[in-house]
Amino acid sequence: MNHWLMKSEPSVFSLEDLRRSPGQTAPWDGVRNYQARNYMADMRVGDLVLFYHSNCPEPGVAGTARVAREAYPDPTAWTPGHPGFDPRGPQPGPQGQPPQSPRWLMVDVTFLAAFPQPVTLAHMRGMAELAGMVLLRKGSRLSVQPVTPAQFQAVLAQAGRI
DNA sequence: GCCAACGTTGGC
DNA sequence: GCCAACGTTGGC
Repeated sequence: MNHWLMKSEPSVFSLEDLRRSPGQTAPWDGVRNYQARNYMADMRVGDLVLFYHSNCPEPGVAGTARVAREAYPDPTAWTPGHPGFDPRGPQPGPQGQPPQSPRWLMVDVTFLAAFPQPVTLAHMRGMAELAGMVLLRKGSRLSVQPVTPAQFQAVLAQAGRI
């Protein structure tokens, strides 16, 4: 089983929004970066996810989620008016079926747990176990990234300690 | 609001 | 293939 970190701006889609979704499950749409897409293609049902809140007053990991469905076409790519609309990408077929080789993919994730307090980015920077974590690398802005089992466990342990 | 870092685009 | 211009991300 693999471990991941996925970023979302809480003003757009927060961990609480995921918890309140039908079946506490929602598609992770809107990813428009090839490397992030490729990581999503590697995800398997049951993989564990650190749900990270970005671009907010206190950036950090808010809780955890689990991959509930493996990569499938992201329909927002051919939804005119959607922020993720990609007019250059493959468009759906005449009956509206997804394109044969869609450019953008999404997975479904299910809410697992909300931490009592988020494990903040500032705190994570001080955790020795997280040295080398993709999130903490200078200039890193990948919205979907791999996390080692040890890094995942370290964040969980820290969340339990707060 | 600022700005560094990064990714993409498009001319050549 | 190079690279300047531009747009986006995201912390601060």
